[in-house]
Amino acid sequence: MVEVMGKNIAPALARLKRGKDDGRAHKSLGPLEQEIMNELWKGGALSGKEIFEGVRRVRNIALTTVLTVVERLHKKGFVTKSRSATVYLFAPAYSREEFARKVSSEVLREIFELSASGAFASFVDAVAERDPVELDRLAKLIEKKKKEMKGRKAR
Amino acid sequence: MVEVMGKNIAPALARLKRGKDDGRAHKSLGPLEQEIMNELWKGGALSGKEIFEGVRRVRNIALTTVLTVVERLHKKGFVTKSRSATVYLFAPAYSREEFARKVSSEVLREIFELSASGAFASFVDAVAERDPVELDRLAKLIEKKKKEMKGRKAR
DNA sequence: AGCATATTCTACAAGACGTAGAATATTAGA
DNA sequence: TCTAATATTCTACGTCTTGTAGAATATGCT
Repeated sequence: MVEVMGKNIAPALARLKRGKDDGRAHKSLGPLEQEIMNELWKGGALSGKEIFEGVRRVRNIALTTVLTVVERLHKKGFVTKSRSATVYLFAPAYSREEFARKVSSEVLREIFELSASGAFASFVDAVAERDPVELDRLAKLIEKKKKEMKGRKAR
Repeated sequence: MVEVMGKNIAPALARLKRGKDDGRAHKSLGPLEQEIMNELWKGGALSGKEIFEGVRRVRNIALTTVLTVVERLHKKGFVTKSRSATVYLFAPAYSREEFARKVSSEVLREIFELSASGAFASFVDAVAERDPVELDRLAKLIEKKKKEMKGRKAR
């Protein structure tokens, strides 16, 4: 075992080698983090207390808990923090859509690597299950992308 | 704060309320777990030692580490464990494709909920980036699914 | 100065993963 | 059968992430 002064540093080493990103690119948020993001996407720029009040409507929670998590979200770069006259205001750093794109692009890359065909099937299923009409939207999106790619190739 | 005999049980409670699934449906595996699954998908039914040898080719690691993780994978239901004459044999409980479908269906549901349009865009981008030809395969899959859905509706 | 409100600090619990030695069980050979 | 080698399980730690929140501190206003 790799030891330094009696301490097992193998885990840290492994993490370092993997480049600190941990190999996984989850980035997906926990439930509370998600709730808070939702508040922000609903409300725009909110004070910590306002976020707290929003979340509290749904679940019993302490103000400081919310503040802590908002702060973490800020440190992770998902939430901006700015001073107003008297309090700090927090706002989403990305729109819902942007965020979804960010998160999914990482996750999808992972899944594709595993098995593209499996991912495709799953995706189409999930879409259809949600709302069959969406299949059309998706099909159109693909057409558009195909043209886009052709254009690029020709250039 | 919710306290019982001086102990803070709020976290556990919250987890319980969320139904132990943690709200998130990660299920996605860590790097070592992933490597091990890959060995198994490559090799079929392998003994612990064989898995170990495969993984060791890539990274320095102890036998017991591999065994521990394989065991965990087994407990999670991703790996089967059966006795041969002298040793236990481990094998993937799901094919790569099945596994990819399982993982992605959960992840996708999550992402869709966040923003379907964002997810769509991201998906199509990811596919195109990987291999533009795949766009056709995907388009075909959608067509097939649409027909399938129509059939169901008419019935 | 002093109170109220806002913000930060500090800490803990639990779970997931990686890590691996110690202990135990099992098997094959002397 | 006894024993050395091999296989398997047990136990345990470190670190990170997330939820949780009280304590401490800072800040604004009267």
